[in-house]
Amino acid sequence: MKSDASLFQRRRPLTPAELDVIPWLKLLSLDERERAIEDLQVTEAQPGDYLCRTGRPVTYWFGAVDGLLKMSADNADGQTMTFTGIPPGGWFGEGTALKREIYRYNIQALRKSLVAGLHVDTFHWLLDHSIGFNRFVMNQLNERLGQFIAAREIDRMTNPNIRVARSLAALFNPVLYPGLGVVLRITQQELAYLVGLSRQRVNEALNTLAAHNAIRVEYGGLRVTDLQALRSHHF
DNA sequence: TCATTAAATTGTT
DNA sequence: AACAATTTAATGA
Repeated sequence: MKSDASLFQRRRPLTPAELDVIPWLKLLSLDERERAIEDLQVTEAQPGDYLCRTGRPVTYWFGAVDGLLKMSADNADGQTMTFTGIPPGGWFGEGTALKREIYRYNIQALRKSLVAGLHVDTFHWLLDHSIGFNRFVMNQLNERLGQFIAAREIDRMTNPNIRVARSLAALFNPVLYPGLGVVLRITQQELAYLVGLSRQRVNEALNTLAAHNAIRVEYGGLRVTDLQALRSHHF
């Protein structure tokens, strides 16, 4: 298993197309953006790779550029509890980066992913200089809080249909992940890992959701047609 | 560009 | 968990 240190050994600057996926860059002034881009690095994560683990000190603020990541924590029983998935445009670790603490959760790549990293020092520099950046981080923290509360409920749900529905709603959260459109490219296998169900059951649940016109199932992904229904509807 | 083949993903038992 | 059907991606003429 790779450490986050070795993961960032083969890193490189970002291409313009990759920079376009980073939502908070648009909120910065020219000189702030220049400094951020200069520090930004990307690296490729293979399925199963850990970007960070509980107990590790924070060196980078991470964001998904391409692929799909999973945020989870191990509870006392040794059981893994998944909080949320992180699609392209999603950033995480700001809570720990703020306090320069150690990670309280694991971030793992579900499929081959491109991960961008901003050094904590630059992260703090942006906090000290950019109002727009502060607004982004504040919004992010607020959304994350709501997500963690929701995750507790989702994990206790017995009905797989609702479980899948709520998890999808979390993935599509437009505030946390502004870079994402209405189409989510995620295989049913990946979704199964994310939600903690078998692929068969996820497949069944997705078809139920599709029957209620909340989503449309497509090859290699799905399209959300009614996000509100996913959040509230009882299937 | 099109046809053929391989790989990935879905649907079903 | 295994299988068949379907869709996409890759290859080469």
